[in-house]
Amino acid sequence: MAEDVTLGDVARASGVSMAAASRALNGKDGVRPEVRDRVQLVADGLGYRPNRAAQNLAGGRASVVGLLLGSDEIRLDIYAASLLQSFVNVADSHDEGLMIIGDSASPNVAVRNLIRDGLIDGVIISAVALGEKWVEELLDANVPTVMVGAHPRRSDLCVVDVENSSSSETVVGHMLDTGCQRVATLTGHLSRVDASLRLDGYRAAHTKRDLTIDDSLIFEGDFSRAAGYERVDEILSANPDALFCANDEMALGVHKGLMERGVSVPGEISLAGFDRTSEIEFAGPLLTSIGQPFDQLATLAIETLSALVDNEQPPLEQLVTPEIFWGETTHPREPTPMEPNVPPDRLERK
Amino acid sequence: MAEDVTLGDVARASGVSMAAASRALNGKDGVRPEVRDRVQLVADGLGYRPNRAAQNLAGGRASVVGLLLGSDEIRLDIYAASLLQSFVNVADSHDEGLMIIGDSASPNVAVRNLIRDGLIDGVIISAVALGEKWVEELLDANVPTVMVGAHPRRSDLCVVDVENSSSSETVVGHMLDTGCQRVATLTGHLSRVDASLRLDGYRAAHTKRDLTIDDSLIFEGDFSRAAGYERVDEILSANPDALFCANDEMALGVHKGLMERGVSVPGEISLAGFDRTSEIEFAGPLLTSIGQPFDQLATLAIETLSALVDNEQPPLEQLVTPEIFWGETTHPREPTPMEPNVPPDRLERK
DNA sequence: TTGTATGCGTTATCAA
DNA sequence: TTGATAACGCATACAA
Repeated sequence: MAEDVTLGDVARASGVSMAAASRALNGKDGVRPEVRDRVQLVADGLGYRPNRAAQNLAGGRASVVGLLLGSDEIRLDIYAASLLQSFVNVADSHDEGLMIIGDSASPNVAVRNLIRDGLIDGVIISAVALGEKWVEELLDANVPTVMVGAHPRRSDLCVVDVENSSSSETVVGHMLDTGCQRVATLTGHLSRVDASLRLDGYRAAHTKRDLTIDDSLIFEGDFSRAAGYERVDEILSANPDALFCANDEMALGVHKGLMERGVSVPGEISLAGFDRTSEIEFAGPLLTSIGQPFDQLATLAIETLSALVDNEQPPLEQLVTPEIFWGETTHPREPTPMEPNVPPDRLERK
Repeated sequence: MAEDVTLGDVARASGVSMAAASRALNGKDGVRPEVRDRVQLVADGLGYRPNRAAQNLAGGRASVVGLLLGSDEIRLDIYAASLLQSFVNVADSHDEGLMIIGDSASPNVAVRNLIRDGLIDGVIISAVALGEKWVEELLDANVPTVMVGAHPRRSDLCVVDVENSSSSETVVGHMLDTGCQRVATLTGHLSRVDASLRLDGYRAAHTKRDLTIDDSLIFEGDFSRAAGYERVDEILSANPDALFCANDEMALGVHKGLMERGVSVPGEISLAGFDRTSEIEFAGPLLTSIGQPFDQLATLAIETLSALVDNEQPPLEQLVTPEIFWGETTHPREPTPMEPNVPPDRLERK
């Protein structure tokens, strides 16, 4: 293992003071470009890496972000696992550490401690964790925070999210435009912002076409596969010819139920979901779905948190536009050259 | 947010020097019990928390462990996700930070940097990541390392694992003892130690009953659900009346294939898996399976790594005994009062 | 534009 | 058993 080379070594080798070297390396001004380049070169040559603990202690930052996903979501929730995976990759490429924060006895204390201990600079909280009561307390602790997915009540928090409403509107609109007369929707818990926004999109697709909304076609679910499966009969009794589910999990549950009942998709019922997580599933249907831009969300979240830590004023809300995958569970659409379909890109299994 | 109280504050309030306070709090000797107690009390009262960055800088440890799971496993591999979940919980209760290390451009460099940066004390590597070529380089870098699941060639590394062989033997033995004449097995990649140990158990169950082993009943798979599904015909052509799969994923794949062919389980074929991860699955079979003791593995791994960092000599190999869940895919067994079945404990979906 | 000096919070070394 | 004091590696106010 290479010996540790310190800032002092770099400074000496460059023939400047530590202060100058520090400024040069950190992009602060007050240093001649020529010197800056030289120091940078020497540092690279020596393989210099700043000691984060020292940086942190000296008033800098920890360069580590905390990620809060909820108690058991990593294992149970494909969305959470996918998001985490993206955070792992993005954090790495941003040279940030990523610390996963779990659901301890008193996690709000845990997080505050992490901050005070100087281990992390701030936290990124996924909306899937918002059920946890302690998250609420945490939000008052004044730690730099970025939400992935909006918080139902706190509008003062920076939030990064996918364009829930308009993308849902596009998909539902497509159903309506391809001959479906009775488009139903199975929502998430409507206490969640994303769930309610996706329902808004469903509604907007109708109103913009001067169609009245039949409330008996709206079913409130809970984002779980079981919810989809168990409510198939109830949904069928409303006699729909299309169903927009607020996530893929529910769509898969519904699909299973429909298959068991011999209902053809999309022949008798068109089906679409959200998240595009179902492709991990083995041998499932090629579900039409709105693809969560996980990498973009993670990138935005990390960069926003970074700005927050630096006392900048990042935008309160940043939405990213998802790509819609038109699968085989909805009627085909006219492909336009400007807006080609996203290729299946079915995941390889190891 | 409570003001940061430093060691100096504690020392002053206790009427001792910082040095004494430090010793007292760290359990070093050379301090009167009476003083130790007083300092401890004062520290608690003030809500003192040591600054990890400072501790680290002063030659202590980072109190953060790195976890290496491979490039895309969190999202794709239920085993990896479950393990991660346990690590999150265990790390928290051990007051250790948990940093997830991803698959960057040059991850071996990344990890070494993390160590040099003072961000982590060592790494825990899951065997699922061992496919990655760079892990090999990393292992030579002399960073404190604990493996979860053995490494095929490096016997010098501390390893924590489940009892693969004997538990497999028990399950296969049960199949043989409940009337099965031709017990087949679908293994993992036999380059992996756990896969080959589970096969050893399969063999041992036979030899201990003076049964010859029919190699045509042994199929090498790759731990993927697809492998199970796709090889159903091949397996069936060997005419087995039982199948032991080296993990639940493959077992689920096989089960799906068997259902499609109208083969009854366990009527015509008994089926068992390993890991007990299938219960997350919605509406799958109650698969007989060997339950990975995820929490115990995580606990052992973290404590072993901690010992390693402290220059102690933890045991090179630590095996934990799994609990076997006898589901509905194998023939019933005589329940003995001494060894009751593990209750189903089917997971709730949110 | 540069260098000097100080401090961040802790542990470790050494006298006392 | 204690308590000054010197590291640890870096950033920054301040002086030059």
